[in-house]
Amino acid sequence: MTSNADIARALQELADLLVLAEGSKQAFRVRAYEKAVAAVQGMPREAAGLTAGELERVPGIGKSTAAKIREYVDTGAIARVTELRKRFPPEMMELTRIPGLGPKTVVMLRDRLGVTSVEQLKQAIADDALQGLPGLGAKSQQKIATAIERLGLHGKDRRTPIAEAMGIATLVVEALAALDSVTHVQFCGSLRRFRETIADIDIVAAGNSPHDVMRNFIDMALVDEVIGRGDTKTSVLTGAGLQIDVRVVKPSQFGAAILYFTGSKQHNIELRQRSIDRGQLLNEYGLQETEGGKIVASRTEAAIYKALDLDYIPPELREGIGEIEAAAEHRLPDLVDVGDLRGDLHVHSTWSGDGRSSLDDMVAAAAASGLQYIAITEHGEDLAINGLSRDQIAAERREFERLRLENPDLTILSGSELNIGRDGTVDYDPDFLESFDWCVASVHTHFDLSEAEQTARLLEAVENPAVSAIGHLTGRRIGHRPGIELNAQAVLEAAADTGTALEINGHLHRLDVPSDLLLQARGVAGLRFVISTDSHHTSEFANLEWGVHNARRGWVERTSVINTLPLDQFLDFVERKRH
DNA sequence: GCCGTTTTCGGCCCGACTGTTTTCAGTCG
Repeated sequence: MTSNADIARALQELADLLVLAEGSKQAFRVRAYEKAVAAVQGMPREAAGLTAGELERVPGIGKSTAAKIREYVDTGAIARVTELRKRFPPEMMELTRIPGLGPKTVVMLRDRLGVTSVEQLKQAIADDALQGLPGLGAKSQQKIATAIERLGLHGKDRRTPIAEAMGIATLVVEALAALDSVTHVQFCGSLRRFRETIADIDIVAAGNSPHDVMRNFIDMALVDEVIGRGDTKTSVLTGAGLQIDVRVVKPSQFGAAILYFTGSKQHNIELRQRSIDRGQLLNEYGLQETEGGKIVASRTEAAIYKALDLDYIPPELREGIGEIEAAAEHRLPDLVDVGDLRGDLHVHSTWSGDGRSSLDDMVAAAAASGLQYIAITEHGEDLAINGLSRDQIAAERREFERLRLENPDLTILSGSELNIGRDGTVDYDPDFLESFDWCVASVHTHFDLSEAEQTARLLEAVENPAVSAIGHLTGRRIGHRPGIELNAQAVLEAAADTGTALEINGHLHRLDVPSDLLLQARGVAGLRFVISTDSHHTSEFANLEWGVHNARRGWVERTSVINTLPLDQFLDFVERKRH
């Protein structure tokens, strides 16, 4: 089955090609398709399963796009895309990845110089052929030459995994927050929306001394090169080529600034359209009356949403996939919050081969973090080196007895992270499995099987009464390894039918179930989730927060997360599946 | 291409910056 992500990619390619055909990113057709991309990404079911008529009823998808989606699902291609690829072959599309080079210039270079690839453009620059073309002088030629050299370092398509970006952003935010002249600091952009990869880091600071902020920023050790420096905005590159933009605004404008810089672009467009319809103007300085220019709101995001008669929209929802309409009608999801979580059901210690903190330390850290219950889930015996034998489990359980006495406020459950074998079977035997309070089963091997084989082994695991949850469903490592191929819809439905929870793994390298699949899962009634840290070290209990952000991005509601439940109700959930 | 209790036609988000320009085009976020 063609996934929503596949369809979104196909429509995005059409939009990208149309940028060249239309000569602008702002062209109405381009924007219409980009809106359709967001609409498909936000659908609570598989678009491939809908008729053209049903697709047309989705806001943002009309007759033409609906037909193209059906064409793509039925034939695997869109004729219009095939035709545009001939006009604008992949080598020519590469040119649009050069920062500073837009569609108008790319087409002009082809028409005037016959340049249709990066290599040909390099040659044209070497021949000094760009100067004198309409709108291009010596400086432009030099800028393009420099941009080509950097291509791949911080080109438009380069994206950094969230784990790396979050660490760097946090460093900068903490450094700026420590300055006397700064009243507020917030990282914005896709990082604040919690996308799994980030193009660049946007940081907004409020204060009355932009100069002071910028000087301290560019003095930071992580800054490798300053690529732009103005009164209110400074851009730098780190040694790894990641771009960081810092902007300074007045404290009274902070809300409008972070709203604007958090985006997404689609969300901003819709917010501004709503403002216009209501006789107001929204920009990065505030919301104001069109007539007279009176500022209506600017200090906080909450005040701006309120002034637009919208419920507050959390950053994770701001993707232009129906959240504004929902906010206007007071039907935003009741999102899970980190404070709602009472337990962590995926924890390792050094009893597992890859654990890095002792069992005593892990238990102490869990107790200190205020959790009411945890499951210690060492690897099952089938995982070479890292897994535990029956004897080891018996020995560790004796340690649990001691730790329970030492930590009366924390319930320690005996769990396991089972391995889903190639055929879907798991470790140990059914009788021994019964002795665990909780088992999460995960794929750790055979990542290259076909979609049919992966789906079959996962369905087998879901049906197993001893399996209370499926761990990190796709097995992806963000930026390093793609997830397994699988028919996600079939697994989601089976999980809902059997009362098997899906883990939302909060490790920043995983964030698995991915949020796009969570959006799709909204259409599966009765599905339950468990947000887990997969901690191997005491520091990783903080992953709970990341898991929550990822869940919120997928519109996951409080009531569908079983580790928000009191212990007895949580254990009821486990028991219901077993019997 | 999409959409509509102001519209089935005529609209469609906003501002900064840069380099090329004497009033603006292109690009970016």
